[in-house]
Amino acid sequence: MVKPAKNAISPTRDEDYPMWYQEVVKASEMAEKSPVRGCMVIKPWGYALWENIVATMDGMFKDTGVKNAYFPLFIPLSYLEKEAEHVEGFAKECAVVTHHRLETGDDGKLVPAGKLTEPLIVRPTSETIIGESMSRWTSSYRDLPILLNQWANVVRWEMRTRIFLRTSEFLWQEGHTAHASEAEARERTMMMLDVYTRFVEEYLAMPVVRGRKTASERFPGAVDTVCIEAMMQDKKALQAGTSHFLGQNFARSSDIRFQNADKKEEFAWTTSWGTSTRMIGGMIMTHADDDGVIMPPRVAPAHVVLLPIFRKEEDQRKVMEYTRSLADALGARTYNGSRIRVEIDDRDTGGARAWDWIKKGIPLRAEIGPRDMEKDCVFLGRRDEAPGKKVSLGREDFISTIDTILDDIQNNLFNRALAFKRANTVEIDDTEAFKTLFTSPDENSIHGGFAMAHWCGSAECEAKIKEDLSVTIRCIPFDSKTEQGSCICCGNASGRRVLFAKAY
RNA sequence: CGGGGCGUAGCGCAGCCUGGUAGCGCGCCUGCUUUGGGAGCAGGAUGUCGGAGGUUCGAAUCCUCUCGCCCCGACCA
Repeated sequence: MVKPAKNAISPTRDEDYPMWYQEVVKASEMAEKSPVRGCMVIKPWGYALWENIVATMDGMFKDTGVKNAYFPLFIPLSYLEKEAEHVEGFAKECAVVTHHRLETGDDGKLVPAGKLTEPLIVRPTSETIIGESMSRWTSSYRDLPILLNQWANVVRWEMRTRIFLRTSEFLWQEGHTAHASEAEARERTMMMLDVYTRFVEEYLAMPVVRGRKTASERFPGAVDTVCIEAMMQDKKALQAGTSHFLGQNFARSSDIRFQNADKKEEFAWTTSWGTSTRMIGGMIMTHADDDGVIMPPRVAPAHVVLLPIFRKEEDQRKVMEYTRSLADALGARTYNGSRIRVEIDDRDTGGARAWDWIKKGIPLRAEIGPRDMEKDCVFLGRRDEAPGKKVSLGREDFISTIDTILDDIQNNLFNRALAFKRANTVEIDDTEAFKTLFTSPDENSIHGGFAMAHWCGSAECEAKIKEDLSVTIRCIPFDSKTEQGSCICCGNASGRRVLFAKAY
């Protein structure tokens, strides 16, 4: 009757974490690999999640005065060349369009023809092409600030891809702003990091560390990069969003100038900031368990699935009627500002049906059978609890408290993740202990964590640690207290701890 | 781009060493019986054995070349 396998996902996290992740994604039906190298197909269940993410973040951006626009997918090669560090950062991973036509060759195969005079690159990010527009739109300080965002796809030809975490093409938003003063641009950089923090913590239920990147980890061409870093269940760090203060670097290269109130000409101060479908990978690796994905209720494609159960033919109609009426009642309720999203699954597949929804990570499963109907109850299971744990709940109670239950799940997920992050964040002063933490006892075992350790500030020490242990400085946390210590690498004086971790 | 592994049905795999009609499990389709946590029985469909060339009477199997994928590294706002 019952399969011996305890968990829906094999291998488990402990057995093989990378493989577990791939299986979780597959079993959830969120996305799959496409025939195109390094690219993914986002399936309806995954795309609905993305749409919820987009809708929420988009509203948050607009609340800060940002407006949406759209710029071309193709960028003239010469644009990328304008900013020296920027070219260097992206040149190695660009898809390049060199032709605009196909012809049939002698062997009957299609061959590119019609060579472009100037190659086009597929945007890896849009600073340069948006900068071109901004330079034309800006002549007076009265034209500033310009506060833009675009939802788009970008392409970065990565050597090694992982679904959602790093794909050659991915969906994201990129915000680009131009300001008349440095202070205002810096303020915007932090403001957008605050938006990211709020979204990721309050919606994706992922606790983050906020901080500043070191020079070597900065966005190519940026003066300052700030970020949020989350801890995955294998204790590695995942950058969940970045916000860049670009100084006047891109304004110079794109010629974004304006005349100030004193009739003097100045270069504008710009920012850019982005989050991507990578957040979905982070969400999965933060909450999913050995039974599959767990969707935080606030972003879940559906909040609850109703599973009608009927033994006899004559029960079917009654149960289905009861189920539909319950669905209507639930759908009229709201949670966190949107209607309760209800699915009814009346497939006749026995227990497999419930497991499908567990693997998809739906927050609530409500079974409705003749026995429940008699008591006017549902048999309710929560995704943040064990699959077998279910409670009988009166229909009216269920309808009136579903928002509270969903909130409870949302909070529970965040608190669990926070506890995990705290349990695996350590202050380390001893070099040997630092090495031990980041050295795997055997090939595949989960190890490491967030190490708060002193760093002298030299790029040499940073590079040496990366070389020796594959550990990088994820950020210099804003909340790390100033204290005297000695560099974990060279022993020289340091005034502050930084966050070291292995990273995705 | 380096190291390792793998390409056989939708998915997961066996068969290869030792050449001889293409297999298994899951899924899928049909029917019946079932149904409160991954249902049972019976029947059925699905393959350029990644591709090209070679050896051979005969190649999934041996040889050569090639393409692709995965994992680990390197790289990676």
